[in-house]
Amino acid sequence: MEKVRLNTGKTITIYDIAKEAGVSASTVSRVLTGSASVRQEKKQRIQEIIDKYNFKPNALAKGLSDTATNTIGIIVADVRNPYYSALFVACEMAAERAGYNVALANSLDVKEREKSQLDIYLQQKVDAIILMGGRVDDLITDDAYAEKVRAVCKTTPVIVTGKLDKAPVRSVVINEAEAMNLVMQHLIEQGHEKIALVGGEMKVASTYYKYQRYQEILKKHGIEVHGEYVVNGKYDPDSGYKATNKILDMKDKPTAIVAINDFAASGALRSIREHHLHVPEDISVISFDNTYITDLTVPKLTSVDYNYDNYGEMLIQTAIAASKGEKVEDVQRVDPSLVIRESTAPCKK
Amino acid sequence: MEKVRLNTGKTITIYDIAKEAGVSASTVSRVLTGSASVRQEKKQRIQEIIDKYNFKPNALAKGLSDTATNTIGIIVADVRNPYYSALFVACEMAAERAGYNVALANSLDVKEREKSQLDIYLQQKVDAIILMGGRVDDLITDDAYAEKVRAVCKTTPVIVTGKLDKAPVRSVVINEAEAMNLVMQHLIEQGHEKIALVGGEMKVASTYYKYQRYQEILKKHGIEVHGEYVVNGKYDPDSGYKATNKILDMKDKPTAIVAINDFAASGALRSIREHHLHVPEDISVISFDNTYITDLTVPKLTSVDYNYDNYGEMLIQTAIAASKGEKVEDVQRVDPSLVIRESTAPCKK
DNA sequence: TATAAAAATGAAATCGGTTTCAGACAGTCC
DNA sequence: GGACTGTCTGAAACCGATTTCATTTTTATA
Repeated sequence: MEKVRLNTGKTITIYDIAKEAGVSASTVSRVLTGSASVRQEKKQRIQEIIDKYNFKPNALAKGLSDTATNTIGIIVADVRNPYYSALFVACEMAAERAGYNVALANSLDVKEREKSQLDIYLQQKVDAIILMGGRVDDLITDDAYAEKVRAVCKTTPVIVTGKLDKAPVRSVVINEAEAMNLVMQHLIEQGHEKIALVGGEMKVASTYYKYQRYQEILKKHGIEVHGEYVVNGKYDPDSGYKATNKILDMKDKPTAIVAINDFAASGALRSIREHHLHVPEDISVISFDNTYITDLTVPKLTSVDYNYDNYGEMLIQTAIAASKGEKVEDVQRVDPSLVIRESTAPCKK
Repeated sequence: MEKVRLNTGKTITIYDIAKEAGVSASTVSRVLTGSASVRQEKKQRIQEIIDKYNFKPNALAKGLSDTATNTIGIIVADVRNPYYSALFVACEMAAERAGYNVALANSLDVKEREKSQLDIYLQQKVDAIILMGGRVDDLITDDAYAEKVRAVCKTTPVIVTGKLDKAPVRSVVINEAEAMNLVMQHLIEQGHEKIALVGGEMKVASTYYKYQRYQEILKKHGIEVHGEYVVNGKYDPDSGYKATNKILDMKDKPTAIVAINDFAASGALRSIREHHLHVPEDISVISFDNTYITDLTVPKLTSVDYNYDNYGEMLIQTAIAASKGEKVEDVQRVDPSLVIRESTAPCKK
């Protein structure tokens, strides 16, 4: 005898559908998943009842028996940062196209929070986890943290943005060197040689790689690397402001400023304005991320775009492939492009 | 005889813990939930094994048997908008304090997307849904849509930001009238009488209520309402820019501009600058939302703050209470406050 | 010490799906 | 007409927890 379920609650289940259609739950399930063939006539009758009630199978029950939730967990440092929100939305769209859901959590750059979020995703049985920014760099410096991530990887694939040779995870990274190439090429073509670098911390991989390339390119063009032109800091407007203040107080001022991101660039613009200089006439400003901030500033910022749609698509596809146990490249690269707006111009001699 | 589960997969379950501790799964569950008493000695032994494996119970199974997932689903129009991201993060923090998780989805202002996301949350058995912005206004104009939301409400409580008398849901709203009070009082105190309103659509409730108050206050102060000073539009920089262009091309220019949000205000600043006027010397600019954009512009924007932490807390607490079937006020209000920065100054006579 | 009350525990049912397994039925072939 | 194949279908097991219910063990009371 088939198990009899009592229809206590009002939420309708596969058993209710089965009962009304006069078939077993198995058959309804077959119609839902399309996993096996069901007589055309029955199939249609069942489908009608499903539609009539707008029945949607309980995702918890499905996940429990499937061991696949069709959900990808994403952890970002802070979704209030437009870089992350742009990337998250791109991932959400890509996931939707692939029939997946995404979940979002902010680590706020707090390691403990990130660890506990990893545990939560494990409990929720997400199919894969994408770790954006956040404490990625600690993967090589913090053994306990790396151990944690390694443990997570045993059961759930983890994809990281930002490359780290020794990290125990797969990654999709921006080609930072190429990003800096674009910036420097644009400036040098316009005759700039005195080029300053504003904001960013060397311990952050993406910043470090940019800095490396900056030096290489200057050398390649026979331009002396002026140590004082590199002023590190954080990634917010105030950092960009202070760093630029320092630079503009120098006697031999640069003719162009490369900011680590659009936030820092906005601070640079403020500083420049307070020094009664004009952008781009007196000094060019260029930055990375191409967030909507580039559109808010006066003048509008020239910035490096990471092609978020494409980036999100790669992240999600990689995550899905990994969750299915398919072979996935350890490191994949996304190529940036330059969006020229109003903040850069030829160098006045 | 107790059911014997075979330990095929490597993910460890409550049965594995039970086996190793030499007790039944029921007892382990009691330790996990603390729902019933377990002999101290056993309790400790079980806890040690749980810790040893860092065992975390499967959230899907738990949710299936509990019928409570401790998750609140949030739908925003677009998390790339700093207003929503600020509110989302505030909700996430509030949820964390209450021992809940949050889920996030973007409707991108597409009704179909919002509907299907509601279905997904229903499938995932979230305990409550918070609907932010998006298509809230359609609740009174679009019957099919209202019907959909009403259907959702039958099984899962829905909390909405933005008040609508006829909406079939509970809401936590900003006191828009008070927000406009703060703005107008600040301007009028500084001697402004020619006050323009830039951006926003009247069909959006939050804008409509602001506009109503704007008129009331002007009348109360015996200031003539100058119809041309109200230029509606969208909520982005370009809209603010165009609207302000229109206003500054008038012969009798206003001395203050109230922008519908910080985005629109940034566009207003650009327009003013291109008209070779100065903020705040020639014209004051003030806006709503107090997002980080206020810190990026030159000069920094005076803006109305909605106290996101408090707002998020109220939303989450309301959602939790509703999910437990507790009685909840139909409409709750959040009071705003004014943050004065550099963009407003006394009116020059 | 006998007895009633309280505490601790395990077996089994349950949540809502999917999937395996075996049987029923229909059609094909010789 | 009997054996064989292939298509459909339902019962039952399973996913991994919680919880009820009945039973056993302890503790408290007389």
